[in-house]
This record gives sequence, C-alpha cells and structure tokens, in this order.
Amino acid sequence: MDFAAHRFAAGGYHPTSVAEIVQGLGVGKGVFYWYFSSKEELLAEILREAQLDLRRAQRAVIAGEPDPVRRIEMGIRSSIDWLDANRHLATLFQFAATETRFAPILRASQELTHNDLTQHVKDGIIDGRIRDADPAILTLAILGVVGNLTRAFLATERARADEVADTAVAFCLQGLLGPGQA
Amino acid sequence: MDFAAHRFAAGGYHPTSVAEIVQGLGVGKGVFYWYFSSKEELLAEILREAQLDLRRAQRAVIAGEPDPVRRIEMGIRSSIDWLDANRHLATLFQFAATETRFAPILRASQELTHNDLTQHVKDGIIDGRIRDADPAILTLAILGVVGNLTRAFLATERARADEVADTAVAFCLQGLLGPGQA
DNA sequence: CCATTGCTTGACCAGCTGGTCAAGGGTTCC
DNA sequence: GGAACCCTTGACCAGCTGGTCAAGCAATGG
Repeated sequence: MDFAAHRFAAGGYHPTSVAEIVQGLGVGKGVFYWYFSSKEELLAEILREAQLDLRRAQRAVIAGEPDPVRRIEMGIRSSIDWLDANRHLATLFQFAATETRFAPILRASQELTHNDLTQHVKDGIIDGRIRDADPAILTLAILGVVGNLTRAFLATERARADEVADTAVAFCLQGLLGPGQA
Repeated sequence: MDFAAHRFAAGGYHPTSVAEIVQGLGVGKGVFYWYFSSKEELLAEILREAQLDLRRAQRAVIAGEPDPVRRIEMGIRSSIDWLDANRHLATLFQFAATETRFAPILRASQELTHNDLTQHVKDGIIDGRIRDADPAILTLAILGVVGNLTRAFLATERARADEVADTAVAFCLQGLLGPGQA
C-alpha cells in the first residue's frame, strides 16, 4: 500500500496501472484483487489511512495545551511536519480533491479537522485574543497557508520544515502588517 | 476548448476521453486532431490560456495603484473574482499541479505571478508597512489563503465572492490577532 | 469546369486497462 | 494420508483508449 501510494504520487493515479504496481511488488495480480476489491478502493484506503494518521499527529500534539492560540500554533506545526514527512501523500490529497470520486472521502476527515480548528478559533475570539471575524473563514485561511507553504516550499527543498512552520505561524497570527498597525 | 475544459474539470482529465469531447461537440474525431496534436496538448493549451487570462486580470486591476499594500489587496481581490468566475479552471490548475507532465506548464506562469507579488511585498517592507520577514514565504502564504478560500468557499456557494475577498484581505494583512496585539 | 486547398468525417487499429478465474502451492487440522 | 482452507499465480478477456487515415465535401481561383 505504501509502495502504491508512492507510485500514484509519482506517476499519477490513472496513468499508474495495477499491473505496474504488482510488478513492482513482485507479486501476481490476483493477490492484489484478493486484498482490494478494485484499484479505486486501494486509493480510497490509502487516503483514509493517511488522513487518520495526520489527524492523530495533530491531536497528539494539541492534547496538553489549554490556550487556544497555542493550540492553533501547535496544530500548524504538526501538520507541516507531517506533510513534510509524507509529501507523496500530500500530492495524493491534492489529486483526490480534483476527482469527484475521491473528493467525498477527503471531505469527511477534512470536516473534522476543520471543526476542531474552528472551535479553537472561536475560543480565541471569546478570549478576545483573536479578532472578531467569521471563524470558518479564518480556519480555511489557515489551512490554505499551511497547504500552500508546504507544497511550494517543501517540494523544492528551499527550506527546513521548522523554518517554514515558523513563518507560517507568524503569518497566521500577525498577517503581513504585524502588530501595532492598522 | 471551453467545452473540453468543463468536461475535464467535471469528470477528470484521464477519465474524459477524446471521443466524449468530440461527441459532445457534435463533430468528428478527425477535426480534433486537426487542431490539436494530442489530448495532452489540448489541456496544456487550456492551462496556458487560462493562466494568461488570470494574469491579465491581475495586471489590469493593479496598474494604476502605486501603494504596494493596496496593490497586494487589489491582486487578491481580482484573483478571487477571476477564480470565482472560472471555477472549472481552478479545478484544472489543481489537477495539473499533481501531474508531472503538466506541472511545468503551471510553474512558468506561477513564477511570474510569484515574482510580481514578491516585489510588492518587498516594497512594503522597505516602506516599513509590512513587517520584516522572508518576502517569498509571505507571498506563498498569501497565494495559499487565496487558493484555499476560493476552493472551499466558492465551491460550496457558502458566500459571495466579494465577502470572501474581504475576509481574505483582512486575514492576509492582519492575521488572526489583528492590529495592536503581540 | 476542373484542380487545389482546407476542413471534416467516422470506421478502424494496436495497445493497454481494470478485472476474472481455473489452477496450483503451503499449512493446518483431522 | 488427505481434505479443507487460505493465499498466490499469471494467462486471459472484453472494453475502451488515444490516435490514424482514406475518403469526401465545400469553397476558392484560374
């Protein structure tokens, strides 16, 4: 499954044939269809497992932190770390979002992450630490920053993951202008 | 070409066959290969034209504005408007980024946009209006916000384009915390 | 009136796809 | 021993793919 994920990410899902996967694994085709009902289900399984793992990483890091703003920060950092360590899966997420067949699979888990994060944003607004704006939109903005920064920066190896995380956190918290500006 | 772009976005590039496109257009297959040398080149052409159009929209709006921060804001707004009006193309961009064959086509134009935006960020830093951080990273963060907000929000019709743009601009400028906070 | 040119057609092709299945190991248990 | 079970094999298949091409059509120009 791990091998298949790498092949899909490298060559694209459709262009990568089942024959190619089983050949690379040195097994017969039958064994593939013994464990997976279809090629489609294989990718679905890969996606589900990856999302579960990402969420696990986020939760583990956030668990002990009471402050909502810090929780958001930790979430951002752990996500970037995970996406850095699993770039091929990040690519698959991106692809899956463009295909009507796989998009629903992503949505389920993304909604959970989204809700968690939105809750922290709401908490921050209640505490007066985060400015009063639609929490859902702020959440999407944060996820956008994380996603794009990871994609662009880590794909080209221009910086270390923790440096990218530092800048991402600073941007999400302070924006372009920084504290003390209109 | 417009019809093909819609089909690709709706059904995915690979699953959409040339036969399907020409049938939907009510023409023979030969005419397709008279105008395009391959299916791959069709998508490449669609992508190139779309990127050109997006850039044109950005440039037109920014032209008369001297203030770098306002330029950035106008750029964000025009991008969101364009992506809103051409959602299917936004989907294709996202797909193209995941395929090694098409990614280079995107990169060329994206680099131009990236450089333009980075220049405005640099100007803002020199003016002291934008806090001192790596302009390239800030640029990527902005593009991430715009991209994700557009994708998530406009795809589900949860808000009007100009509302999304307002929030995007506010987030990029002030972040979560807003002015006057550490 | 015919030749040339530019476009259009759709039957056709080789190649590859996801998926099937009869056949054959290896273990385990009686 | 042998039967039952689980796993594995790879030849095989129908269906569809991107792409070709001989043939035909309409307009133009001489």
